[in-house]
Amino acid sequence: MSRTVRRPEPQRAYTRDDICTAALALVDEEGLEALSMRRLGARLGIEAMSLYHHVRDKADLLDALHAAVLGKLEPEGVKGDAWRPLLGGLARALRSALLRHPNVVPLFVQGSVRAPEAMGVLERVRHVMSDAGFAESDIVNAIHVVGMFTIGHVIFETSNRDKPGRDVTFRFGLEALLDGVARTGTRPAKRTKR
Amino acid sequence: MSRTVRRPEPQRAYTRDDICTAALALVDEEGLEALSMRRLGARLGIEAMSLYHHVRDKADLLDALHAAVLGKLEPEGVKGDAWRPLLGGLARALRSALLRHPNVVPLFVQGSVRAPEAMGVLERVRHVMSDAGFAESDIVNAIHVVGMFTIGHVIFETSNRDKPGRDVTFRFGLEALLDGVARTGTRPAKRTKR
DNA sequence: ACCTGAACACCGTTCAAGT
DNA sequence: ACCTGAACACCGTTCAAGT
Repeated sequence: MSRTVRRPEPQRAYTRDDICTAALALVDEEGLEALSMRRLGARLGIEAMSLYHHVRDKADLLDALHAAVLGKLEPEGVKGDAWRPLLGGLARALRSALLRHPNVVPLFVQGSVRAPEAMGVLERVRHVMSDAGFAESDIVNAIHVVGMFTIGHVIFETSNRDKPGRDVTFRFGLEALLDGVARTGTRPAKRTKR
Repeated sequence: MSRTVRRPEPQRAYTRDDICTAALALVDEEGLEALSMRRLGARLGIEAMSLYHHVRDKADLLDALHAAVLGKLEPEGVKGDAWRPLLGGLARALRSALLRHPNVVPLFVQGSVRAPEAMGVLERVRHVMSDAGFAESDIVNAIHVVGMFTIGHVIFETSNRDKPGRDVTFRFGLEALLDGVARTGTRPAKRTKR
């Protein structure tokens, strides 16, 4: 109701990052369907068409948003380089990031996870699991399945907001999946100590 | 390119089911974003505003679509009343239904699964698992997690359409989850033979 | 009861024009 | 280089009017 009115301040050049940050804030506050070029422009004190100088499309803007949420994703509570806490920690970090911006989550439904920001951690997981003796295809499967489950779970826990404390369900499902992953990696480890 | 032109045929009263079927066909053919009241009306040889007589909102239309996909969901390959093939079969049936209408899947992201059409089977699962000695909360968790995973998986396999044959990943994840579910049901069964 | 047409308040995007 | 304004082709939805 008390929609804060922002003064125009048409000052000087915005960066792509600026408009991405503003877009994320807009979506956080008012939801994904509130994000229109016109409203985003208004929030920045700029005309909607000016945005097209920093962003090719609306799709491009959504991609940037996607990356902004996934960016700097760091596994939670990881010590050492055992694959299980690493993959589990990554899933928990992903869940935290998504829960911090629940309105953006639907974006993860359509597009693939091609944000380069998240590729770094994934590479590390791949490496560690490979060292632990997992087959390449099993590694891809594991990352796939854990990621899907995490996104799916966040979607569910944020849409059914009547039932809080979905942490148990998440841990439960995640551990079940990790057990399944562990069962595929029965071959002896390469040379690592554990 | 060869967009088939439909003749108007403004004949007589459409039912809610008619427009729901037409909407589903439209989405199947041209995607979710092609579904507008105006285009749906045109496809039926009717004015857009006439639709509001059978449907309260666009949201209402989407709900009907949701239910149409979920409707008559029957567990796949189920014999007997053991909980595991039942829950697994339900997940596979859900996946099949979603894969039959991949363009509708994003709808499952937002709204909760409150389509009464699907409640029947869920009730049966609940009953069987209860008989098998599962705690009520574990049953809710299990259904929750399996449903989430299935939807998440379909989302993933339909968006990354470069990689076919995601059946393995699905079976893998599903079995892992069912293993996890089984581990929670350690209390003795009530009176059933298995 | 059902359908229509005009109208309102929005969209994304193009394009020629301004500085 | 960056921003603007008008314009185009769309939206969902309301409402008074037709039969």
